[in-house]
Order: sequence, then structure tokens, then C-alpha cells
Amino acid sequence: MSYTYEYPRPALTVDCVVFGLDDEDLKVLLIRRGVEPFAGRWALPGGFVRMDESLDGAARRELEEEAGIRPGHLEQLYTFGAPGRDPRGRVVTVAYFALVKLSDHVLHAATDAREAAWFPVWRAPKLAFDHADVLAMALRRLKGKVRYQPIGFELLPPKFTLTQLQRLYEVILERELDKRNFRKKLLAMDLLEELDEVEQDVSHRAARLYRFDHRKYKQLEKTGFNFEL
Amino acid sequence: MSYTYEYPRPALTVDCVVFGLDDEDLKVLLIRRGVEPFAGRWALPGGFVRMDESLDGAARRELEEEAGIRPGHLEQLYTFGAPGRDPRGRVVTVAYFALVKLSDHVLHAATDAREAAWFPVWRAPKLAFDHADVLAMALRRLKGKVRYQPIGFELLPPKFTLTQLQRLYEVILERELDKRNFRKKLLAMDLLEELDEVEQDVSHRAARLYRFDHRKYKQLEKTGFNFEL
DNA sequence: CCAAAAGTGTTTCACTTACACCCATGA
DNA sequence: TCATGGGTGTAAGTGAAACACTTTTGG
Repeated sequence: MSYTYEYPRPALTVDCVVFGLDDEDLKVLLIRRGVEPFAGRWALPGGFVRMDESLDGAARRELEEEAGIRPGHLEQLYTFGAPGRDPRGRVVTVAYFALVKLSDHVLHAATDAREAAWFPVWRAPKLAFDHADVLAMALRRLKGKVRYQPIGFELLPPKFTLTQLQRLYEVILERELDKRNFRKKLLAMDLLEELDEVEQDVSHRAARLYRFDHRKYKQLEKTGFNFEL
Repeated sequence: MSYTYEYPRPALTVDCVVFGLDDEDLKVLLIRRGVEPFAGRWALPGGFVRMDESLDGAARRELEEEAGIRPGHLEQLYTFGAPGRDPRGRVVTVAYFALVKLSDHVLHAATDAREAAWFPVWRAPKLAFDHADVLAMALRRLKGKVRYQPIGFELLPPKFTLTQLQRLYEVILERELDKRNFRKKLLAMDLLEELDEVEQDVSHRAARLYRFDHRKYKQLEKTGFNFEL
């Protein structure tokens, strides 16, 4: 059936939804397009998949090239291939979903002459192509996954306070959580290493810092343990 | 940036993992390959995506063409694109995951001159390409999803007994469930319509038949109800 | 009357939820 | 000393899990 190779082929791209978190908001990384179609519009970082690289590899390369970002968590999200999604012709895109520690990634002005910026996810500008759909799906995935996999930590600095962690969940899940119950539950999991340090430069009692214990999590995972909210 | 279109493009296919359930086993639909590579080997049904059809559309078309199947549930699973996965060259495949009522799909011998058959998922033959990985991922997805979405019903006939339903979950989740707790929980959800009929032709007390109430589920979904196990 | 599966309730235990006050710190 | 967030425990309610016998039917 090698004649099948003579079929015309769609173009193949990857696009990445990269989330970050700061004191104000959950943020998403966008790039301003320089060329048609959608010149001037904001869009997800992404680009064409090369013949010799994996899909994950393409996603990582594009993030590095377009924004100098190496995400702490990267996973495939969904593949979008509706025939009309790119006005230039048939382009199928494999969308990825990534989390970064914003503190590590202050954008040092547009790596490859493009404009890159973080936008609050709930107030993103109008996006190019079907990227609004991609973003929406990524948010749904984040909201779902954060509850049963400890990926949220990839949005925080290595050392964080329980209040920061709680705020992370509140922002992502879009609801308030009870402080005492939250702390009880998380500490009971025994996945947070309690440090002998406190946050600095606050004008009130300084909170204790914790670190997520990846090693312990991997152990527990094997024994059938399930992280849950 | 339309020069990018001159990049060489990977070929794009879809492959489908179709599950069915009978009295013995959870089954997966396989097609025997007629040509190289992997001639004679069993593989997932699938084929090339046409320029004018959606990815879902391609999956449905291939299932129809290769096995005469119209699945009750079809969803995108994952996109596999490791550079070496097809010996002929770069082929990226969008994998789908489908459920059918086996009773509706007794295979009427190979629609397009190919051999198609149902295999027990835990005893599938050696598969072509990376299809074993695809199957493994589909199983993981099924196992996960069946617990929080009522898709299992797509594997059963429209009218079924609670015992059949329980067996379905036991087979998929690979563990035994307590009969009383199972019935209590499911009936409490109020999603099963109790019919005035019983199963036929059994040599013991006949069990009552139930029907899944899709309509009611859609209602409840809106009100924030969550199906769970 | 025997075999086979259908059908049915209660208790225990664990976890979730709701809820309010004192403490430590820096300004 | 005041403002700000940090940190803590208990009681009530809800849901999960464990568990065994009687009923119905056909052979």
C-alpha cells in the first residue's frame, strides 16, 4: 500500500498552551503573529513539525525558540484537524499543554524578534485560528488533572507556602477552599517536606516553606496511592 | 510564512482501538494486514486522512470501510508520532478509542477483502507498528474513564441486567465488586430505567432488565451531577 | 428438589465538611 | 498597638465497605 504515500498530506504543526501563575492570576503565554494570516493577532506558540523530531520534541523546540521556555510539565493535549481551521489550507495541529514556574521565566523580550507575553487566562485577547478552542480545552484539562495528579507544583517555585498552594488550587478550580481542611488533607498525604525556612519580606507573620517531595510521590504511586485534590 | 508549506510533511493516519464486550471477555477489533510492512500481522483498523475530512470523520470512515462498524462512542485518544514508528518513513497517527455493542457487530466477513476479528484484549496477538502501545493506552483510558463517565453502557445491549453491568465494570477494572454495594450505588444515581421485562432463556431466575437513561443523564450533568464508578 | 443466579439491609469506619479563635510579625 | 495573614481542632454528617441469607425459576 505504498501508493498511499502519494496522497496529498496535511501540514503538521504543534501548538502549546503554556500556563504560569503569579500573584494576580493564572497566565497563558501568547505570541503576537507577525505575518498573515492573522498578522498582529495573538496566538499560541507553535510551529511546524520537522521530519526527524518527535511531536514532544517539536513542542519543546518551539517553546525554546519562541520564548526561551523549558516547561516543568509538558503533555499532549489533543489534535485539532478540522479542514477549515487554517485559511491557508489543511493544517493539523497537535496541541500541547505545559506548566512553568513563572518566576523562572520572566520573558526576556522576544527571543526570535516576535513579541511574547503572559495574559490572564480569563481575559485573553482574541486569538488566531482555533486557538481559543485549544486554550479552552487546556483549561478544562488543567482543571481536571490538577485534582488527581500533583502537577500544580510545577506552577510554584520549589519552595512555597501552604497559602500559595491553596491559592493555586483556588485559582485553577475557580472556587474557594477551606484553609484548615486544605492543610489537613495535603499534610496528611505526607508529600510535602516541611522546611526550616519561612518566607521573606512580608509585613506580617512569615509562613513556613514546604517543598514537594517528588521522590516520595513516585514511591507511593507504585503502592497504589492516589493523589487527590 | 507560507514558505513553511514547502517543508516536507509527515504522512497522517488515524488508527482506532475498538472495544466490545461479550460473555467471555473484553474484546478489541483487529485487522490482518495484507501487505508490507508487517504483512500477515494483526493491526488496528485505520488509514490515511483525506484532505477534506475531519480527523473524527476519517476514523469513522475507516471503521465503516474496514469492518462495517459505526461505534456508539468515539473519542480521540492520543497522537503517536515517534520518527521511527513506521518503517516506510515518517507517519504520524491520530489514535481513536471506540466502544461498540458487540451484539450489533457480528463481523460479516471482511468488508474490504481484509480479515477482521475480535480478540480478547488481555490476549491480543503481536501487533504491527507501535499498535501495542496504542492499545495499552486505550485500555488505560477506558479503565480511567469508565469510572467517571457513563460510557460503559455503549458496550452493552440497550436492555441489560444489573449483573451484566457489574460484570462489565469488573472486566474493565480488573477487580471484583460487591454486588449489593454496586446495585445500591447505581440505582441511587437514578439513571437506570427499570423495565417491566426480564432476561429470556436462562435456566434460573430471570433478572430484571434496565435501560440507561441518556436524557436524564444530560439533565443531571448540567446541574453539576457527577457520575462516579 | 436441586442448581443457579437474583435480589435485598444493616453496621462500621473513614473521610469530608463546617466552623472561629489565638498567634506571630512588621509597620 | 494595630493590621495582616499564619496556624490550629472538633463535632456532625455523609458515603464507602464489609458482610449472608432468602427467593425465584428451570431442569
